[in-house]
Amino acid sequence: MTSTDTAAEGVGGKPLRADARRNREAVLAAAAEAFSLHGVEASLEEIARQAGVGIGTLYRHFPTREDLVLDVYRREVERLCEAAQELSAAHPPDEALRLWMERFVGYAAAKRGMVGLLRTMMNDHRVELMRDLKGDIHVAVGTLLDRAAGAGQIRTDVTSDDLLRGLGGICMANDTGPSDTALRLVSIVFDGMRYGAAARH
Amino acid sequence: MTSTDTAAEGVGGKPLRADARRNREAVLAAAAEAFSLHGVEASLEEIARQAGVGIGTLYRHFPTREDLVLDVYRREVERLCEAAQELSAAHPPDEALRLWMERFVGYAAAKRGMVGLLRTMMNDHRVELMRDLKGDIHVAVGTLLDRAAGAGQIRTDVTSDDLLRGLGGICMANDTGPSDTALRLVSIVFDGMRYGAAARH
DNA sequence: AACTATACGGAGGCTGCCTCCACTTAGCAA
DNA sequence: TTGCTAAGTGGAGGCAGCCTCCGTATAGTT
Repeated sequence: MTSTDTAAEGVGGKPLRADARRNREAVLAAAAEAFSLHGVEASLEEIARQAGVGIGTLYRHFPTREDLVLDVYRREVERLCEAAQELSAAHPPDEALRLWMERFVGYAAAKRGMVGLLRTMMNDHRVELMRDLKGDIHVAVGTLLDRAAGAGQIRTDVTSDDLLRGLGGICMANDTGPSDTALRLVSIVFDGMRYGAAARH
Repeated sequence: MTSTDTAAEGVGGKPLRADARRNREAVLAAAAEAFSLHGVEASLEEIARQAGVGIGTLYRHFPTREDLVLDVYRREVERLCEAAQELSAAHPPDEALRLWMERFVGYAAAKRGMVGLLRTMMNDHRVELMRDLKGDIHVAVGTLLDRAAGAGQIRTDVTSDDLLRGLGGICMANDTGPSDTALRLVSIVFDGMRYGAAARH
């Protein structure tokens, strides 16, 4: 009941009417562009205007701004999860982890607003609405961490939550700044995890 | 000329009229409370109301929201800078650095909005307006880093900008979340810096 | 007491958020 | 095809916040 308006696409619930699906797609496209241009605070009325629908329609499909942001970036997050698997298959554990961290940061740097999403994912009070997405990325990160920890390459007390918060923080701090700093911060965090594996104090 | 309206207190420019100073103080007090309660996005009109002044007066003293935020937190940042000196005098370099990092994070956690300030300080386009503040904290952090690097306790290629971005990121990621994660992240970053000192790859 | 630079404050114009409901239409059944 | 109706639309309207402008008030001076 909580997710009737949000989750109905072609998947679980009742299939959307043709025009509804068209409008939803148009809004998502307009939102993706607006968020890239102006960040997640872009005007919803402007998005509706760009999409050629009424503001009411936008709200029908996405009751809150967060719902909209979430759907816009869902695909992008899924792609990050896939990347984790691919890297894990193609590289030794520690390298896979590091590469993924760098990709995450680089990716988020290109997409203003990703950051806000992450924050939402970490802290939010409305967790039910996005447990899938949250779960997916935690599984992906957890796998990377487990493999590296299992190989004795990083310390064992780092959770996927830690890492995501850390990466999220790096991205936030550099959202509009120079991106080489982000890479150096990644390197520091990564070394910090390695340090714990070799010698604890 | 750029800072006439902002910086005029009792310091450089022409002294404020008595009523003006009173009002400015009232606005600052109301803003400090509002920012703590509702974050930096608190309503300016509400702040003016709480301060017992008109909205016009608020805008006369603080032409933009950022000006207000900046003045509210200036003292707090200055206190952090002082802490850096005290810690540096009372502890060995690496310990001083770590303690300061932890204090920074804990402090920011208590003050929602500090984070927004930091972001501003790092990225802003209006740098002139706050060069002093920015300079102060960079000097403080730089000193901590230099001493620890000079003692061979951390890697030498970390700049004060890196560290501030890193800490800012940690704070942002944890602005509303559990605070023990922030401490663990600090520990990771700190170890990352130490790792660089011991063995570079 | 008179004067004036300085400061006050809030009305008003604007934009964005969100709700509500009278109208339209896709999809179906006869 | 034709109707029917559940599903969907869209924008007016109420509200709140942002910021500007300018007529009014007063601190400090002469």
